[in-house]
Amino acid sequence: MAVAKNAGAAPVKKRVRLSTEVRRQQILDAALIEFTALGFNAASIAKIASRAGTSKANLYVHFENKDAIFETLLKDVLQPALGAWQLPPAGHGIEKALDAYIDRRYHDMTPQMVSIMKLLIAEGHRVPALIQRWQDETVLPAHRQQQAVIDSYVADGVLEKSPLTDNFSFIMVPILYAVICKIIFTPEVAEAECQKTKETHRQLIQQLLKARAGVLPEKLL
Amino acid sequence: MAVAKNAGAAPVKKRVRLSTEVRRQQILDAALIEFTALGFNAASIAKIASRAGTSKANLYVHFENKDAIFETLLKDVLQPALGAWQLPPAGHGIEKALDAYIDRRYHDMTPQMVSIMKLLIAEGHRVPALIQRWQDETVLPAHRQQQAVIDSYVADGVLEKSPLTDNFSFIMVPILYAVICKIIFTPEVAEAECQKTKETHRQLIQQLLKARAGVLPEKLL
Amino acid sequence: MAVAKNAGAAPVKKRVRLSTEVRRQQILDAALIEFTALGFNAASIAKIASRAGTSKANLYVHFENKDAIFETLLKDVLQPALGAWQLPPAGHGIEKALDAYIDRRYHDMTPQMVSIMKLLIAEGHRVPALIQRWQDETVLPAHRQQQAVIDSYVADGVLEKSPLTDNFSFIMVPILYAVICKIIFTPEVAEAECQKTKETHRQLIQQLLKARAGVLPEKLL
Amino acid sequence: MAVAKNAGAAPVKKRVRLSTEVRRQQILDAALIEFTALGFNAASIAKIASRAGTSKANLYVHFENKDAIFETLLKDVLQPALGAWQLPPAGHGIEKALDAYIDRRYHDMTPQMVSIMKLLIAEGHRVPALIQRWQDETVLPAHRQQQAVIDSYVADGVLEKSPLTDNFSFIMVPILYAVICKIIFTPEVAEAECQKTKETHRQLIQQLLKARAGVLPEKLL
DNA sequence: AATGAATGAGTTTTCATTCAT
DNA sequence: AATGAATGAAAACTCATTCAT
Repeated sequence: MAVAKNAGAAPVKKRVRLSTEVRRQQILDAALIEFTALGFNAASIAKIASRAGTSKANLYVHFENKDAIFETLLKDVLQPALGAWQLPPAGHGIEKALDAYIDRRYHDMTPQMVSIMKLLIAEGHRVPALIQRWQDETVLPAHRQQQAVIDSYVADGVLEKSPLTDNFSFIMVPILYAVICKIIFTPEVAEAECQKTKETHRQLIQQLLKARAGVLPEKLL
Repeated sequence: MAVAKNAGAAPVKKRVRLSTEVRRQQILDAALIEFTALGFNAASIAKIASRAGTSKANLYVHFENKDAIFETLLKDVLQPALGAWQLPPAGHGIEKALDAYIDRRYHDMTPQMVSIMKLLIAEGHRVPALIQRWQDETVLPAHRQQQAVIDSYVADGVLEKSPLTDNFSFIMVPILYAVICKIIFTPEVAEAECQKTKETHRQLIQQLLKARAGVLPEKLL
Repeated sequence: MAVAKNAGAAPVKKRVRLSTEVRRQQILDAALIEFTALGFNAASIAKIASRAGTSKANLYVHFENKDAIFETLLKDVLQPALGAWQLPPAGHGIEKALDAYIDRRYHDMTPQMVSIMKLLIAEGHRVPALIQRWQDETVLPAHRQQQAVIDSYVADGVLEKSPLTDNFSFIMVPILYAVICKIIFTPEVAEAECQKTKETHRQLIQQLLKARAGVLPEKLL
Repeated sequence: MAVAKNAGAAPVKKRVRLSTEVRRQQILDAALIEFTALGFNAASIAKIASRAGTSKANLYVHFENKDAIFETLLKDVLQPALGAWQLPPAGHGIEKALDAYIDRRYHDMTPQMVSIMKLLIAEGHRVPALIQRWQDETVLPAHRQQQAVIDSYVADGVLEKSPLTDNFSFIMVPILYAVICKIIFTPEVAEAECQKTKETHRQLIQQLLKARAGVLPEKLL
């Protein structure tokens, strides 16, 4: 009657003890997947824990509660998100430089990035303080910094002044449209819409951003 | 603490009996508010019922289940949403016409419309069939129809061919950006961003859409 | 009305932590009582939980759902039920052996056994697979095994061939009648009916089962 | 916009007004089907109403509540059930008479009768008064009356005294077994068990009931 | 740090029953 | 008599969180 305790070879869950940082990161990785796939409410602590290879109770050793996991996660992810809005250096022919820039931006639009955007839109309201800080300390400064560069080019006569140079962050707008398409439309339509948008985006930028000297300095894009 | 048992005047909950259509609409109205404010999961049947001034059980008299309410709601709201993407007739001076068009579009961006967009993005995945139908029977046809009009103008030499006339639905893109700003940013920043976007949008359209005769026919916008 | 907030002595519900096996068994015990008393539908999870001295939610830690509890319960109870249909060894005088056998059978007809029979009849349809396995792997084999023994006795000339030796499981039939009486009739009538049935049963068996040698081998009953 | 009220040909539910008795019987017929198929709890008022071709609310015009329907139903059905226990007249050759009797009894074991037995066992406890009356005024009197007839035959020397003539209702016992088999076993096994039981039953009765004169009076079976 | 067991507070859903017409 | 609309009460079930070890 007595059941042999794990007789023979059985998959006994070993109690693994990891350093705080490692475990935290595992939890956050798991949480990112679950949250982006299902949203905050539908993502369950149980699923996150099992994906992280630990127990529900252990999540509470490392985080105050579900909201804290979400917040930490979004905080982490919103930091490098800045990069997505920054202009990296580019080549020398202006047309090529712009094309390369556009390519890079649309290439960065990975499924993961799309998921995070969705999460931000759908659940951002849960972490208003975080959003505000992100907005005030990341998004707006990045806009300003970029705008300052553009302004200096215009002042230096490198670029012609135009509505677009006056509000340079506007240049990102079509990319957001593409992201939203990926979120709401079927994959085929989304893909088609993205291609069309990218092409129009490219052509319009080429038309709107005219460098006086015909060449943009490396720093621009 | 002791509640008088209906002493004197009787505030007894009278049972209100309404026609199916009226009650259904009340429920849908309540549901729209709750769903847009909280999302599908966080919105509760109890809250929707009380907002609709009826009982939980009565919701189930009028709808199969929570999903059915959501679906009905989105279906209803996605029908006239077509209008938001259609170009209504406009005046005669091209600059004025375009300005009026832009004004109208940004004016239509009511809080309710913003909420619905959020719902669509955040919860659209719940009703894939609905989304597909909306996409195939509303969004894409509207795009096509609009594009056909523009194409005819270009063919007739009324408008100059340009990247924007080649992909005319691109003209809506900044509006989506403004909507997303309203969803994720703080009201002040969102408002500022909208103003900037609108102005840039206006100027760029003015610049990009050049009518040969300097006048757009009434039918265009 | 005002409840003293745990004044003086503290009857705070201590959280009792038991091993899975113990708790599972407690739940099954409670469930058996509730199910047999009320039937599947009328038995409530809340009642079972409180009878088991735990919370509703904890039932769901140990069982998938209500059906799983029911199925586990019936599975457990249908295993030893085999015994009820098997013939245990007996003494040497044939009359005495048969009397002892009858006594034992009617003595085994405990209220609990009656409840389980009722459950089986009333709710067996919920677990068709289980019933089928019980029938195929327990009831029919037991019949066959018993029949084989009887057949060998007949072949060996120990017992005279008769309709009863041809279909020996028929011998249990009056016991089932007694059980059903206990389920549907009032206790007094049921008891009287059982007595009458038992006596008739005894006499008829004595009359029908005649051993050639006047003695049944120990193994028969 | 105004929806034409049942434009063209539509299946408008006509409000049918029937005499109380007719409607009552329709409800009872529907209820019998639902109750026997599902049991008391699982049978729903809504289903009964729709099967009866009327509305839920109308059931409450004709019956106090669900229990009343059940009780009325069982009362009706328990009346003629008496017949099942009565011995109808038979032919003259004793073997043939007994065979005919057995045939009739097993033939009467219709699916409907089986369902009602199940209902009686599973839900009889809901109507103890009814069961008691049925037991005291139908079952027991029928037993007694039958027994009296048998006793007179024994006294008259028509039948030999035996355990079976002493407790003649015992003769029905195997039939109950067959019914229970039909309830709990799979159809094939149930059928096989019934056949075996019937045959053994027949042979044993033939063996046990010996008429002195070799002929049973018409009144016996 | 880790976890299996436990639970309170909630959720959606069902259903017998009642009300207003 | 009949019924569509309405509802209170309860059901099963879920889940973030906590306790005991």
